[in-house]
Amino acid sequence: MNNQNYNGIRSFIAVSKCGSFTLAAEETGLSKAVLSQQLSALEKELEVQLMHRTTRKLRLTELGEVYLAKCQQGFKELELAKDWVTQASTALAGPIKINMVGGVIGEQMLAPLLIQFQQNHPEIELSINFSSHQVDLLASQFDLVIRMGTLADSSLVGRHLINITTRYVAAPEFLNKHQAIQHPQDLNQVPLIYGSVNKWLFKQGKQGNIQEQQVKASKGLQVANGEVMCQAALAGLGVARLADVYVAKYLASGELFEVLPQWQEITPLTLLCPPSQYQLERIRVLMNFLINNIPNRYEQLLQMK
Amino acid sequence: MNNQNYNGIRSFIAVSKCGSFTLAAEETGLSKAVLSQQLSALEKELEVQLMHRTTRKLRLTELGEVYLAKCQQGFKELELAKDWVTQASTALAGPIKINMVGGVIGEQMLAPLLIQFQQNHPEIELSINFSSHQVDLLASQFDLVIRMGTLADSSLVGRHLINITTRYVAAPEFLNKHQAIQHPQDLNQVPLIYGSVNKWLFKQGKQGNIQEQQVKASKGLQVANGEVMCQAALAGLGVARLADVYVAKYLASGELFEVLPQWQEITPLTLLCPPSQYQLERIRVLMNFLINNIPNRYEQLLQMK
DNA sequence: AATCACTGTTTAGTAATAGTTAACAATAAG
DNA sequence: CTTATTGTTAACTATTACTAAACAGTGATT
Repeated sequence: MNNQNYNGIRSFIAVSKCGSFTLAAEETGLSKAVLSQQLSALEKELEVQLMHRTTRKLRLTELGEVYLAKCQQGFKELELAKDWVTQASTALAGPIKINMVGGVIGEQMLAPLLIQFQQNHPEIELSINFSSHQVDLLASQFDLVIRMGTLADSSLVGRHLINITTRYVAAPEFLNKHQAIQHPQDLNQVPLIYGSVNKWLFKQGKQGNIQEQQVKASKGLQVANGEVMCQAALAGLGVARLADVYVAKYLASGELFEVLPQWQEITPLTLLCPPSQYQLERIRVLMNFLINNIPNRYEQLLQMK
Repeated sequence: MNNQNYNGIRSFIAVSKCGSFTLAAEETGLSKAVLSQQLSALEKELEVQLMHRTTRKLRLTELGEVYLAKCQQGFKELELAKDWVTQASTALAGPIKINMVGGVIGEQMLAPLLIQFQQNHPEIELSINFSSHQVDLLASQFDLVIRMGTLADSSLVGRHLINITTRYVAAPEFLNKHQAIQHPQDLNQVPLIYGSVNKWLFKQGKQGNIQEQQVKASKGLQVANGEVMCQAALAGLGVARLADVYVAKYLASGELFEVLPQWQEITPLTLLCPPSQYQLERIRVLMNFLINNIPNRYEQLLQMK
């Protein structure tokens, strides 16, 4: 990959096409002087005469004829490369890899929207992965990641989608059997239903005056699945810590009741993408689609019976 | 044929190959700063992210991957074009078109040398044309022209090959029948054998003191062929004006005698080529071959019996 | 968890070259 | 022979390619 006199070659091509320096100068918007200089420089580099020239007539040498064709070929490839890139970057087509949280959020809230998006843009090839753990967007090949909570990873650009309220719920039968729960520490006395996190951190108050309480779950049922936790709570097995999307309809129907409502936790749902200065159009479109539709979809889910 | 950021593309290719800016900097001999700048500039122009980069890891985007391949292809073509040119210009192969004088000079002196040259370089494709009139080397496609006399055409570069002596000769029988010829004007009294030129111009003396004599041939035989003129002279038809290559052996054997030896004319044989600053190697080689061998060949011809 | 070595980026300044204008030389046409 | 037009040259300017050094993240080491 050696240095080449690209300007010289361009001048050569232009002059050859036009058959005259003066015409080529008009065509390219350059002065005829520079065309002459650059062509001379090219010939000097190649140590070859590419054109015979009088003040009136130009004629390519045999070498020039072939060299011209080959160079035009090369430049055409480069031009096609550029065209391809701009086309590919602006087209609503091609692959988008998404990694997102599972559970009701992923399956009930996000997936239907993505399916709809895929239907709207059949040229786009959506591929969806579920996982909750941290993903290195640079190392892995995901274009978008949707996560619960505010992520520490600074190499990602995050956009807030919605706030999800985490509630503490129990069945009325259960509440009748136990003492009223009025403080987080009261949870130490009753069976709990918990998922992957067994340390429940309670925060309350504005910044500067934050009360913290911690409860370590041990008694009760551990099951890493929101749906099953929900079923367990409905069966009166204990107090469960669940996002409102799981429990909204049961709270509405009275099948579950909320305890410690003043200790509700608010967790943001965040859309993350690699810090690309130049985003592909298809990804930009999907991001906007998600940002515009997820809030409504969230409301729908909460009101679903 | 739009402007493209060739340096940007080159930097992109180099960094992609090396997998690191620092390595690519060493490889290319540029500073890593300029690689970074140029790649950024390229991305800005394309409005596309070609590479994801951390301080530790580089990874091509999907777009970058394809763009890289396409650009490499394009550059490869350009490189091949250059390689082809240098190869073609230095190789002893390819066509050489020659236009040269006919007659004994062309057929007996030059042609055998050219045949020998063609045998020495079978990859070269020699093509030979005979003619005496002026040829525009630029308009026609001749690489070399061999002509008698010093040509006025300034657009050609001439190299002196040999001096050919033109003599006035007659058979001894003829000379016995006529008065002694001691001055050009004496030729008006005897039959002459002449070719295409029927005005014989005689010059004598150094510059500044030149004597000129002109004789217009009319009586005698006109035949535009040196060989036939020679035969006519041998048959005693008259005084012929012939290059020494035609008559040398007859002068040696006494079959012909020279008249007016002090009025001998010396005509240079000249090798002409287009004013190419960069000569193809094969043409340079042929020119040297001719320049080196024609004098010997000329001597050979003169001594031939 | 803090340091360290290394990476890519930024900035400011310099060297190189791509570019222009105007005068010039050469050629074909009137 | 003159004229109009072409390609080349020369002197100069604007642009850009490039460098060096300070900077700021990142990942491994301890």
